[in-house]
Amino acid sequence: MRPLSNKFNKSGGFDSSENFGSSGSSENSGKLGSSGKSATILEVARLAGVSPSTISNALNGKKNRMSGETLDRVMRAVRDLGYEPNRMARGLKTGFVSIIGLIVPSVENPFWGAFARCAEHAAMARNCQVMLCNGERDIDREQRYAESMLSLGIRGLILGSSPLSMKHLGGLARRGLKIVAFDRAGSDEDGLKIDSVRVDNRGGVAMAVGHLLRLGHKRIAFVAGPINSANRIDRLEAYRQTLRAHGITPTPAWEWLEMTSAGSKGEDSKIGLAGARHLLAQQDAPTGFVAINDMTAFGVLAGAREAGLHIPRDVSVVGFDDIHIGNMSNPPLTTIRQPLDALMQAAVSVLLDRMSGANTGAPTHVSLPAELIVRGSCGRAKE
Amino acid sequence: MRPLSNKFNKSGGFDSSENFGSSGSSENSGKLGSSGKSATILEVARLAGVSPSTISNALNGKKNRMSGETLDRVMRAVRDLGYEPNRMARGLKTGFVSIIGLIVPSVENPFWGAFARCAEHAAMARNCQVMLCNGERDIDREQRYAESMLSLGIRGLILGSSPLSMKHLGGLARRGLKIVAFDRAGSDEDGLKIDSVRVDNRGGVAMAVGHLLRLGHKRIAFVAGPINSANRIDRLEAYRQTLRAHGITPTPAWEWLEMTSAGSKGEDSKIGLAGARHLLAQQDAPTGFVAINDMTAFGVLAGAREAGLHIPRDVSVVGFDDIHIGNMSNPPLTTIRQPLDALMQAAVSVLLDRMSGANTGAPTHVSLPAELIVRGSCGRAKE
DNA sequence: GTGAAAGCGCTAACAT
DNA sequence: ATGTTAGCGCTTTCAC
Repeated sequence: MRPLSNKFNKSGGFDSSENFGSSGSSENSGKLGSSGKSATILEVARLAGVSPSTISNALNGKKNRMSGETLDRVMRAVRDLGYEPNRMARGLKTGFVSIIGLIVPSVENPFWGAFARCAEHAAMARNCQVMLCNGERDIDREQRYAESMLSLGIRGLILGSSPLSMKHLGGLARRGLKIVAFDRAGSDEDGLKIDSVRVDNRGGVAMAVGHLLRLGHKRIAFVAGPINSANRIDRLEAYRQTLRAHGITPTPAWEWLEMTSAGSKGEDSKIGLAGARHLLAQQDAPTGFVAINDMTAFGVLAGAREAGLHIPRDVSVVGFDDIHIGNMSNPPLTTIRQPLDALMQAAVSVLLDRMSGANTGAPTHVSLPAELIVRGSCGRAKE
Repeated sequence: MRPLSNKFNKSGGFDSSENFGSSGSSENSGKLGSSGKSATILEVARLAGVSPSTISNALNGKKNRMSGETLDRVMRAVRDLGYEPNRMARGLKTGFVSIIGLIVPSVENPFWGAFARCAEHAAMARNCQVMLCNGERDIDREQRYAESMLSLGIRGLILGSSPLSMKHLGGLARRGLKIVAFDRAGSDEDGLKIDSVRVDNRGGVAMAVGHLLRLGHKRIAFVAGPINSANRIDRLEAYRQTLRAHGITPTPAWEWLEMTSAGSKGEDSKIGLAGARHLLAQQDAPTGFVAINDMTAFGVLAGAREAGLHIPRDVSVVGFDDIHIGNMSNPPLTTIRQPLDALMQAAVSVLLDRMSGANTGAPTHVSLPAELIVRGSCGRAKE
């Protein structure tokens, strides 16, 4: 019994019956003086002189169940009325709607904007829409959003950046919500089986540190703010490990893992700024900086400038993500690129396979390689 | 007959029955071995030993219709089962869900990220969620999204940046979708009555140009890319007008209104870069630049740097929007601030009043003043 | 104060 | 090849 599978086509997408992303429905807006409400399937059926089920069949890819002549009449009636199926009604009947949910930590960070755009592209190719929510790294919000999605008929969720534990989502998962984390999967506590898709965070950070090392930097800092996701643990550990592998002993004095201010609402660039201020105020301050992401890196850049330092002459900074404006900053940001397009395609694909029942096996874990993008924010160490 | 009004409370928000944004439902995830599906109202009713209508009443603010003892039993059953009403079913019955739609031109631009966050805040205060969509300034996409929302039971839409004509949305409006444009309202063509909420674009640009003028700049450019929204028309005209008011004749040689490349998918910062390259290559190149928004301004900054010019010594740039990273850039960006919080609060408020039927009058047009934020990207003209 | 019943618009099983 | 019917889970009269 796989109640959903019949709505999915073989390529794992939604049936085009949901007709989103399909061709030009742009001329049929509200013809026939349809002043008040939308047309229903019954009205279409009456106009076409057939039964509602025939309309339904025609619209749901079962066109072969009727004569071409009937199909024509149906399609014309649909067009004439500007009929658009009521997705609540459909969802109520079928148990799901063709929407996948997205929860990101902050829509204000352009990385998550790009994340959403890529997810939307990938989803649209499968006739599926996306509902974007702003979790703000708050477990309660995440849970409420997920709950709300489920009750809207949404059966798949991509979690942008997950807290350490996912157990607050256990109940949702048990009630049928499929989740893929854009992150290392949790510890499978509670028997929670969650798929994951992510960039190779450790590899990425190793590249970043390696780059700085090669440029002769000996004192390399890590600027992150709170370590509240598996991602961040990976990055922090990779930073320490790479240092050690090169005979350098990491020290807390080089790590900025604090909130900017009280309250959890530290904006990333502010965290970078605070981190740079703190780290650069020390004796023997670091000369190389690895930031947890590009927005934080911008903050570090600003902090260094504020201290009268020149980048990249005095200090070097490498970011993580490769958001677009990294190109435009002064200096342009050297960073670690996440292959976002490929990542989101994988995430959507894994998710849809779960939802369709095509994949019922053990959790899938995709990890794609990062890439070092050398621009202008790093230079040779002076000493 | 105002079929929606009964779901709205007097303050114009949704009834808390939709219990979103309300208090801690964070411990009730999936108790009682609820392995497969969510509980239905019928199961709750059975457990409480009452009828479904009583459950419904209890959950929809009609608590006074039953004895305190009954209410207790009901609430306990709800909690024990972790019951969450199915919003599709509710929506199907009532005709709407407590979600407002947002269509923005680009989720990758942090301004629209902030826009979404503010909208979400304002909406959540009214027990209402937000569905965010990426219109990419494509009329077809916008229309499809709006269509899709309507069929999901969404009855209110905030349109981030609207194309010149809104007539592609006429059909939707006629079918009951309430729309507020974050922009000057269209020309009311087709009798389309659309509310609007916006910053005073003309005033804002006048401040920007005025600031440059006061610093002694005589040749002031306007960098925008395509003028495809009412917003942009206003800003362009205000630029020309302010120049004229100061005895300077605007010339096309100072205006960059092109796409970066073929295709409509010019990223804003790229447009700024291309604009700066073009404008700075001229004889008697402009020394002051007004950008259509902050992202474009970053591109201008980059272009000027590329030309070996120093900011603000050689050229001055002012942006529009006041996105957060404007603070962190090098130099920090002088810009025109949009009062986003207030704007979105107004937008949500106007929209909800429309949806509830509290406002059935002529279109409301809110315009809030802009503010000049002086930072480091402008300096005195040399000559 | 509480319950029974109808029905929102759709799909899918089961006739024909 | 097409129609009939029975719900999906909820809210809402209308009875009691």
